[in-house]
Amino acid sequence: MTLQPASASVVAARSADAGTFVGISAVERDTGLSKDTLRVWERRYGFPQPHRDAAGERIYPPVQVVTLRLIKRLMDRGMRPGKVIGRPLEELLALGQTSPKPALAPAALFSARNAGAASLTSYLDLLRAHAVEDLRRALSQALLRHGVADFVIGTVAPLAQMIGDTWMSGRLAIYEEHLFTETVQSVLRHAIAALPSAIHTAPASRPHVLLTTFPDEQHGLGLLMVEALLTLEGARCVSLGTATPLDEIARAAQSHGCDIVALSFSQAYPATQMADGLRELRANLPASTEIWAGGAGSALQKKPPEQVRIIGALSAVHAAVAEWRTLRLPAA
Amino acid sequence: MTLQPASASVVAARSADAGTFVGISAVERDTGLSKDTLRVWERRYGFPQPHRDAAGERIYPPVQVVTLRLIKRLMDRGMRPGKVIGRPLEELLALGQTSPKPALAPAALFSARNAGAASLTSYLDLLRAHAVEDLRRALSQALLRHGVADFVIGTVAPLAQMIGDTWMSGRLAIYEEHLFTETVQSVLRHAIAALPSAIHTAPASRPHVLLTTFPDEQHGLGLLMVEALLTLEGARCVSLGTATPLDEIARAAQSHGCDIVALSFSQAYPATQMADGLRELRANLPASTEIWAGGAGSALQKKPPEQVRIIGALSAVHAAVAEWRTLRLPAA
DNA sequence: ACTTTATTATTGTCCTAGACAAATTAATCA
DNA sequence: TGATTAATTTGTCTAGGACAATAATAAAGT
Repeated sequence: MTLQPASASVVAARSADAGTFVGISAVERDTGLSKDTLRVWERRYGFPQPHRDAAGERIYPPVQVVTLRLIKRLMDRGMRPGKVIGRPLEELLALGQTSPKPALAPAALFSARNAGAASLTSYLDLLRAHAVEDLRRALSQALLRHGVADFVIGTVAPLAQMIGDTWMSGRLAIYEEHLFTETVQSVLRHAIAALPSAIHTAPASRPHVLLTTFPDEQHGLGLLMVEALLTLEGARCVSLGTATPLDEIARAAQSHGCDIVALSFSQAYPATQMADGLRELRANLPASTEIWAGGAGSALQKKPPEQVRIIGALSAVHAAVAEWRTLRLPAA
Repeated sequence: MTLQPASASVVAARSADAGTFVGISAVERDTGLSKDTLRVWERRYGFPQPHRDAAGERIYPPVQVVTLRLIKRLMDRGMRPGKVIGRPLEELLALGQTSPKPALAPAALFSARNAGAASLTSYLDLLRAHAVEDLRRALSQALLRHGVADFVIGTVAPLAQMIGDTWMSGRLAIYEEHLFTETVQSVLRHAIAALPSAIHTAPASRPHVLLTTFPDEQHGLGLLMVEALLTLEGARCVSLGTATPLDEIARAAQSHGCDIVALSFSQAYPATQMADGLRELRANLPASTEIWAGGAGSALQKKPPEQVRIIGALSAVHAAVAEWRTLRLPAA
């Protein structure tokens, strides 16, 4: 695909470095919207409206790509395409400011354990200043000060939410988000490793938990948070990382003799895939193996699938483990 | 998409649990082959040959999906579709055994520092036995015994290669590969964190290195290995993790004032995307910022793009850093 | 007033089959 | 032997129609 400089007749697109038009394939990769969707939107809503190269193939101006990215993010939050496509960029940015749905994991839930919203923004400031080392140090200190549970529930989780919001409103670069994820991941992994190995924990280091995400789900931060909390509770965790095929999750759970399969879903995860996947997984697992699903996934709010436990918030992990032990473990 | 039980007239497909036909979307996800490619292969080579559901949509028997996965892996190694599509499954497995191209990073390169091929298989055995804790312990011990550099170059790298080969030949489950990745990642991150913070290292903690991968490249292990080696050399590393958009890589490098942008490519990464991406990145970075590219990516073997340094093997990192310092740092 | 159920609107995915550009291999020439 | 050119292979793109799945709205029942 040959890139073509902007012709003189081109409308706007001069905000960024014009001249760099991108093909449909690159747009799919950068926005997460499938080629089919991009074409059908163009047909139905008149946006995006790419130019054509010499071969008649679509080439998108950077502005449109940015707008599409934003729209995608808005849709992950529950907006409908018909309502947002076509609006000017400023309006979309404004929509991003206000959380459309009344905050899936209400901030109030955290406030008790939260080290204070003010300090959250101070982490954000460090990130914006690209003071990675300082950020890492600040997070490590918070971890030591509040302990693993409060650190995860009161700092990391709301911080992740805030980062997402800030990105939405265009006040944070993608690479800064990456930087944040890497740093937090590093701190969390360190914390998990430092926790007393569950093997030596009574009683019998149960439950055994398998952690992973569904295919197409690349967000591993939620998984790491849960792993930290579970390990803290004395559970023995085995993580497969992100994006494990469904049948493989079942196989892994079986051969490890796991008591629980814990799954994490990000906001963006499509409701259908989640429901279908959970059903299929449930069918391939013995009844003695529980399935726990959690995360920011909007689909979790709705109808909880059969025989699957929805962990509504990170703070519910403690109770869930306690309950499992009473029910499943013979009184010691 | 409604799943439909296999009709009585269905040919084979009874090897696995028949009755579980998958839609084209799921096949794309599980094999990494685009819907377009799947359809055109069917048209041209007569394989795959999915059945149709009531709505006339393609539904693939599990055997065909497995075969497709295998074919994809073979193609990542340089095989051409026309040569492999249509061959029976056994033949494909046999092809997987022999490394088609003379081993991109020849084993001989490692032998000097390698702790012995025999011990490598012992790690593999631990993995197969699902003794995750033991595996982690064994790896940590190897790290302590040989030091970071020899551990990474002599153990982790060839082990990753071996895991890939074993997976290819069908003797390793996908989830076992995930398990391996997670475990190694944990050990490596721990090692990096334990290294003396580069900030206090002479001279001036240079070079400053930004690490990441291109979009669509999810393999982060190579990145972690390089980060370990670089940190060991006293460089200051900032990692963005995997899959960063090109323009964001450039922005990040600028605002961090990086001396080097280090990129990692896995075998599967398409040569075109790599070449184009490197060119584009080069154009968006000041000449004073070097680009280093490395990994198992087959495209790296060929024509090195302009003004991009190819790191042919992990063992070359040391020399590369030394050379950079002589050239770029004013004699102290 | 508030679920529950039917209807309508919206939206994403899938289809066909042809065209063509990019990458690779083969062939030709210096 | 090494560089150019030609032939082949292969993946991506296009078109618009069809339709299934989802969400929103209206209607009917507690």
